[in-house]
Amino acid sequence: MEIRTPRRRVGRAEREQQILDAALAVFSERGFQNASMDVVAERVGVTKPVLYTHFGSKDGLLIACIARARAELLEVTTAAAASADGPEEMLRRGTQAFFDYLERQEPAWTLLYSESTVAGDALEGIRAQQTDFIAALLATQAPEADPQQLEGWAQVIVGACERLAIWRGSNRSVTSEQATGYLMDLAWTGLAARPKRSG
Amino acid sequence: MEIRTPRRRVGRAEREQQILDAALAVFSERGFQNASMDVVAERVGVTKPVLYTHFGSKDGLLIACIARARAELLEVTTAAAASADGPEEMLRRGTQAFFDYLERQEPAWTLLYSESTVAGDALEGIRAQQTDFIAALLATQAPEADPQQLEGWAQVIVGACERLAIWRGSNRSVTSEQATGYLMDLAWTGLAARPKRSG
DNA sequence: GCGGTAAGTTACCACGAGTAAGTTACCTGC
DNA sequence: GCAGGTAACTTACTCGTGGTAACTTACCGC
Repeated sequence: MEIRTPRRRVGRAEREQQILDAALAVFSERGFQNASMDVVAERVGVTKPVLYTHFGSKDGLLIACIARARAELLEVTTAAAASADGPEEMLRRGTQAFFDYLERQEPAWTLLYSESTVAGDALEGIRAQQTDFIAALLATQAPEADPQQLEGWAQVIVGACERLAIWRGSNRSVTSEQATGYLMDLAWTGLAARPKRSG
Repeated sequence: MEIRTPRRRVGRAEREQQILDAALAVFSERGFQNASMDVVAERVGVTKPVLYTHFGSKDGLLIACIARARAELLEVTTAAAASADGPEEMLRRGTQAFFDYLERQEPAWTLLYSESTVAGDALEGIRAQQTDFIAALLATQAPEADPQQLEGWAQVIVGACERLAIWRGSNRSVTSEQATGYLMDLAWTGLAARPKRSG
């Protein structure tokens, strides 16, 4: 007594959007590694090979999800920066737009940035170690700052160092002294202290 | 005519170090995902279940690899900072020690930081987008800076923003305005501009 | 030599990524 | 309104790899 709904066929573009929506949801909920293609397919209401004809591989599907958001992010931040007239205000508004965009687009971005791989989780422990240490160090320079502010600054420094380290990995001409210098230029000196030509 | 080397048995602690060494090498070479437990086992000269009796799971093995390096990193950076007397010099020497340590410990850390997951690779594209944009923005504030310096600063800002975004994900009381403020405090104002109580 | 135990092996299962080959809904021309 | 072509879709598989149960053997103390 099986009632089989007559298979509904759907155009290529429409199906792709359905799949991307489902993939984003499933990947966010369970993490990319723990999510199976069958589950994504089931949520769309099709079978697995459909996903492969559209996106080639599981990796391809994730990349497509990210690509869809990438253009948006750039647009949002550049638009915000363009609405200001000086560099300080451009940096501030661009940064603000970045955080606001991520907030609106949850949980898509929490998936991407928290990157729940094992290495990522383990690294998180190292980061905590480093931020604690740096926050304590900063407290001696800015005793009036409240704890959240100190931790925020420490996060800035740890994130900056990590990124500089990766950058150096693919850019061997940058010495460790230079990397340290770039960090100090911003964190310690600040860009405002730079003489501006057209000021 | 099979000459079978009589199986050599080895103490637990010694075997663990052998496995960690092999795992670190294999994971670095092929990436964690693409490395199979069988390959690690083969390099040690044992079979797979041995790895499981020692480390429980593939994830556990990676975590153990990272844990071994983590203590070292903290020790190295704290020692460097302790050798200085003022906050500026502490921050500088600690940062420098961090970069130097990563350099010495290649390729263990390139594995961890470059994290060759698909999402990581895709995110790299977004980061490039953002650093290009920010470097161009900074060029208006510091026209005398050379391109590498501009890119270094942009890397600092992108890394800082990314980390702040993740931090906010697990710390919902931090508003996007506050996060923006912390970034601006360091990148623009600089810590040096802060009045220091015990100056 | 003679057990006992820890170190190690063989042989397997489960599950998920990816695919080959077959099926069916929809469209187009007559 | 009916052939028949094609793109959408499914069934039914393979293969690789993480993980495990059950068995075997080297080494140590006596």
